[in-house]
Amino acid sequence: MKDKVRARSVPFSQTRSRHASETAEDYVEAVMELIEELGECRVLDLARYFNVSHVTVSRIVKRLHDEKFLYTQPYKPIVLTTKGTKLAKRVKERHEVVLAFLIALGVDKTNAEIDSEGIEHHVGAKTLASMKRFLKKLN
Amino acid sequence: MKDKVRARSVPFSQTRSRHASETAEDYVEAVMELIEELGECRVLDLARYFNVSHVTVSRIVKRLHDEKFLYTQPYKPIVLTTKGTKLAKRVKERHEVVLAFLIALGVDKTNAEIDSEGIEHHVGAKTLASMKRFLKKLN
DNA sequence: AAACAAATGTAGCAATGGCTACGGATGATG
DNA sequence: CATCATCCGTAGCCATTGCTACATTTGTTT
Repeated sequence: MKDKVRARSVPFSQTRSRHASETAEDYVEAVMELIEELGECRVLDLARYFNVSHVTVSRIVKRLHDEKFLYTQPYKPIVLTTKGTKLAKRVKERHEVVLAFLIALGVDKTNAEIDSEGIEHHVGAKTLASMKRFLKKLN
Repeated sequence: MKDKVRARSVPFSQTRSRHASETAEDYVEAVMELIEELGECRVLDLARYFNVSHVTVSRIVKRLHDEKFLYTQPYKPIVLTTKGTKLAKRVKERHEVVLAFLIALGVDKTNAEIDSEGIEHHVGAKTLASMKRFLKKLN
């Protein structure tokens, strides 16, 4: 009895940093979308978007500024850096693929939207390619 | 300019509690698996399984004990409660469906295992049903 | 029984992401 | 230009999940 059991494929060691990355992805995507829809992106726009307080947004924006995903000055609108824009585009495209995939799979729009927002962060390159192949075959 | 933008389908308000639920799901599933494979489940078994320190495990186990997912006594093995067993079975079944689904979709086993572990927590009932339908159609 | 190794617990720190309360900055309006 | 509402920053709290370092318990091995 009591053999070793091998560890999971995805080590949980980096749970915290994984969550931080997901936050970065969500925020740059939101900033891009809000700039498109409103012309600019403010702390309060993000707070409304995510249903959190402006304080939470402001702290996260500060971190993403330090990590050079976006650029902010006090009381000024938020803009994406080149790095942030690249990430946002990648995230947005992946999000659209996942959403379209779930709908093509037969999930109703409401549930597809809900689930895709959670799922998208965990879809690797290979899985994304398979989803695209699936979508292409339908046309 | 500056119309309100509607909030996301999934409010991010409950990010913390969502993460806590995912932890519960991961832990009860691991406890069940470790008991099956080793005969019992210890703090250190979970630490090895998740690649975290025993301290992290011990604190989380304490919380899950408080929430009645499992039962522990100091220096004793961990066992699942009825509530914990029910959750573990549901999680395990969902995990197996998601993994089989990704493989059926054409994702290689390695990547399917990695992605399914992240995706599973965000697969709702409707999406899970669609995945099952997809798998059934292949046979 | 003593001694030692392994398992577990406790103390205390950091990062992240929630919050309220409060105060300062900005911009619109009288 | 003064006022006021809105926006945003800071202070400071909590919970979760990482960690190291150290203490204690348990069980094995002389």
